[in-house]
Amino acid sequence: MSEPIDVLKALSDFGRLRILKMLEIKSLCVCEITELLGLATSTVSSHLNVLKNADLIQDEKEGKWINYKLAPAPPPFFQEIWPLISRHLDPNRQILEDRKKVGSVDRHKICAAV
Amino acid sequence: MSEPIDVLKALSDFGRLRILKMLEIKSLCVCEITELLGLATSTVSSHLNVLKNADLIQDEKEGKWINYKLAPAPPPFFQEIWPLISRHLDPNRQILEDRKKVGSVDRHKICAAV
DNA sequence: ATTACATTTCTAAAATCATCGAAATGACTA
DNA sequence: TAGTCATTTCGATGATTTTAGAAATGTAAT
Repeated sequence: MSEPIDVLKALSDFGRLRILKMLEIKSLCVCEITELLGLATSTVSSHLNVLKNADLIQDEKEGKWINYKLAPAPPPFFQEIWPLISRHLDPNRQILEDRKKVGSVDRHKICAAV
Repeated sequence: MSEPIDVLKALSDFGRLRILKMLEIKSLCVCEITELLGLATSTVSSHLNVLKNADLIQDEKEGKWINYKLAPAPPPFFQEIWPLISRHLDPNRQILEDRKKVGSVDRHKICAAV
């Protein structure tokens, strides 16, 4: 079970905060998150692994894709602090931009787009 | 002014969390914190600098010593999340041990003790 | 003023972390 | 069964961070 310090470490990277904020809006597959974040797929996979090990997110298979979503029952510590953190992230320019894009992202268009 | 991510980064090291929890009890000089943490003086000084740059603590000269204490007016983001974090740290073994020791620490005995 | 001592700064090492590309894995589909 | 494609794992690199010792700084007391 994750200690507060583990959760705080998971939250100490802005890319991971962006992921959590995206997942607040809707579940996303790895290639969608990759596209939105502008990082390599393997990097995103690594970040997702950190968040998953801290019990903050969950994965769920859907055909060819693996959808990630916020954990329905994250550690109590996270449950308490996340709403506050989330609210303070809202005005951030990057977060606002992410939010705008995440609504219209379509995995069929961006994945395997060569 | 410090962004949420800066505060979260400052809070992502357990030694720094220990320092903040100690300062909740009382102001301490660097050599006292050094003794309690069991790290090199220069390392502690570096951690204190991180906390100070995030506007979480303040220093105050007192004769030969420099006392550190929690900032009276830290960033609003920190003001909101710290009470929750603090409470979740309370049961931690190391934090409990620190608390026990911090009450009886005496700078005249531990500093320059050769 | 010289000494003593708390603290910071400097320098360097070791460790951790973010990142990427390539290879491996796993699942659907034709 | 082959092939396609999403994802993860592997291996490597550069950046950042934690750490410590030595030198520098600043202050107080003798």
